Amino acid sequence: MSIRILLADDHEIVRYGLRCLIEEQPDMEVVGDAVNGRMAINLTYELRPDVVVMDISMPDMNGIEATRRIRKEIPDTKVIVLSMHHKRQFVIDMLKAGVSGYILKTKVHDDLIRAIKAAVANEVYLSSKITGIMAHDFASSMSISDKSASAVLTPREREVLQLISEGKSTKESALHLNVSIKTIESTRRQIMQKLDIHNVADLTKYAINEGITSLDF
Amino acid sequence: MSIRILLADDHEIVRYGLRCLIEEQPDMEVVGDAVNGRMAINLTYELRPDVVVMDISMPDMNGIEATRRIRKEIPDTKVIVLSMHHKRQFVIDMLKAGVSGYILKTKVHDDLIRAIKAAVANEVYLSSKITGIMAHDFASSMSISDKSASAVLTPREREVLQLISEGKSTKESALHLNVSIKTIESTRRQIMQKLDIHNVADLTKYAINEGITSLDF
DNA sequence: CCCCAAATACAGAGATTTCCTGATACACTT
DNA sequence: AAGTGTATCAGGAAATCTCTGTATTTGGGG
Repeated sequence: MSIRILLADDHEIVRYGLRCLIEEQPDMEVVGDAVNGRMAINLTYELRPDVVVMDISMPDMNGIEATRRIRKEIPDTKVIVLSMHHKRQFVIDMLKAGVSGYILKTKVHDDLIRAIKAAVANEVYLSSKITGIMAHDFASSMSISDKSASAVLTPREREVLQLISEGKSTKESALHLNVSIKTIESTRRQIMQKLDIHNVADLTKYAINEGITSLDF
Repeated sequence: MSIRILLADDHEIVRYGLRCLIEEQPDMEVVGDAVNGRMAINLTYELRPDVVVMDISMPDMNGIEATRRIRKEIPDTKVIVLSMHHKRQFVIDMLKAGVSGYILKTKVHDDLIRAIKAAVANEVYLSSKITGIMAHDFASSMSISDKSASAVLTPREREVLQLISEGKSTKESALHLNVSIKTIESTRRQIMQKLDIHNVADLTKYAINEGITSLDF
């Protein structure tokens, strides 16, 4: 039986490339495409793939949050992360979220198939570049300073923070999440209180530093 | 004779996807790969492709600068831009640099082949999403170059943008510059209009990209 | 099993900001 | 002298933010 794979990336061309790459393998098949984290979660529920190949930076809901939920709610499905960042905090967040692999976009060809095979075998695969970067961190201590958003903010708060830092207004965010404006307001208020930040500009910088949003707009 | 194409993108998986897509066409062939703008220029000199498919954001030298130089120095080679941005100013900059096509990464499949064919026929192809965004600019009887020239911020506007992107409120900014709140309001509106940005989050990202503020807070 | 703390969702009301149309003064160009 | 762009400010309506509370749910400890 072949390995069933779901792709999640907002760039169609990346999904296309991944699909080409994977379908060269006789024992693997792509069963679905998602363009953001929310869609990835829904399709994972629906299709129950063996592996999700997930981009980190996506609009609406990013890959970190989506990975967290998938690993929690559908633990049979493994997640492999596709990223262009090799920042330490990113990798740590993803490992905490329970990913089975971390691959850099600049070096997919060599790593993807191996990572998928490792994932279904319950192993963790990291790009060689990543392991080098992480090495001394593991040596020093396994628990890293937990003042990152993943530690302080709740999942819902991170979700709202991403929307805010992507330029969504309160109203747009409320519509997007199907809750009232008042709810978004109090969630944002909660975020600001927790972080001791009291304006959107600094909130955006925080989100960028935490990898919750990107510098693109 | 087949159309000879050079790919320029720092993500291997994107190049792979583009290559798959293009090689489905009988009359097109990929003659080379570049991982940044500088390499794209060198390979264009060496290989003399008919078309370069160029990503905008690449390390070392970005796609905008590389496009400018290729169009100037090797005008026989057409350039098609691959971007995830759909901001007006971005598109205008690229059109001024002489691109033959502007395609969004979220929608490559439908557009790429058509754009390549348009390029070799000396036509310009824009993603439908792009044309929609550009439409009202053309309708408002303002020429592109006029808008583009006015997009440069005045010193005062940059000063106000800095304050905003540093988290100052309208009132604080007014106090800081010893002017009325109304003045800050209209200056900010002027900034937002020029940049086609309509929220503080994206304004902050712009300011960071422009070096007007830092990521610290 | 119950209770508590945290997370999530929502409301009212006043303060603040945004959004729109104008308007004035000044410098610089043509 | 006329035109253009910059910088300044006003008024008023609409939207948002801020603050104070409250209800419901959920996930552990005791």
